[in-house]
Amino acid sequence: MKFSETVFPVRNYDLAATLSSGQAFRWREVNGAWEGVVGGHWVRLTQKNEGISAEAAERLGDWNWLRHYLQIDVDFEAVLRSFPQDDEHLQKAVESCSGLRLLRQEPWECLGSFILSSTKQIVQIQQIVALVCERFGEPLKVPENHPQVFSFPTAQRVANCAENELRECKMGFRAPNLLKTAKMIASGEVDLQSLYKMSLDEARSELVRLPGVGGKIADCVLLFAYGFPKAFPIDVWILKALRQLYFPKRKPTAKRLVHFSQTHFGPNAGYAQQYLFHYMRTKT
DNA sequence: GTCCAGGTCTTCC
DNA sequence: GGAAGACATGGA
Repeated sequence: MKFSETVFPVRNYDLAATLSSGQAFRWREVNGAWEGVVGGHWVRLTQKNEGISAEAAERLGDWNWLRHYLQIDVDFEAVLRSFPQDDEHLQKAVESCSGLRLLRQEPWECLGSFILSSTKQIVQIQQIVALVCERFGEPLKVPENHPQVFSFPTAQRVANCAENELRECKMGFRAPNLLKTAKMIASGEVDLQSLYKMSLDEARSELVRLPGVGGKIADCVLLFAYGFPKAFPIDVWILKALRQLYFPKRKPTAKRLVHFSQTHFGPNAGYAQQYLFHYMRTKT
């Protein structure tokens, strides 16, 4: 048999919301299942009563890489309990989508994707990332009669591209940023592995050295790839949420909002951020 | 046609 | 320090 599958018995996990909530950009819904790429493997995930089922196109004995990516073993109830219980806005956001989770992505792919995200809608980011993978990624094993799927190209591969090749992937003015960043990663000028053992502030200051990476994109990578639970990306949606819900009268400065995000939401502020983001985008 | 999108960087006051 | 403008592209 050249096909493997497993089931992660997990409760309170909303696969669709999690995979389509703008953390990762390579998941596609196909006939009720979700197809994507994790750790160089093509994967198909399906929400079942007993949990999440996973299929791969290769023979695999170990699923820990996917278990880690999906954060199956996180104490999710503890995360929800850590939220400020008297915050009715946040509680409402949680109720509206209580199985929304955070993924744990590979840093370079997350970083590269979010460099491409600035002032783009999520659907367009997905299109750009898909083009980048098709043109510069490596072909992966897929099921028979399944369309070809490619890996997200390494920093080395992107660093070897010409800027106009990248622009052909519709990324516009983001092309030089992705290219320069890829070169800094490939040359070792910035070592993404080293960020795992840094503090949140140290890791952020390292990321913002990269062209096209400011505070918001750095926080996305710190939250979605490195798992810093207090990283709190403030984008246009979160800005709107914080202003409307928490500061309806005053017009707080950006600095004030950052301080609020770090003090009000507790040790898992990043999760709270994802709930508010999803809530603002999906409510009528 | 106009507005805006999971921003960042530069310029100018 | 904070407020504008530029930057490509395409969906709403």
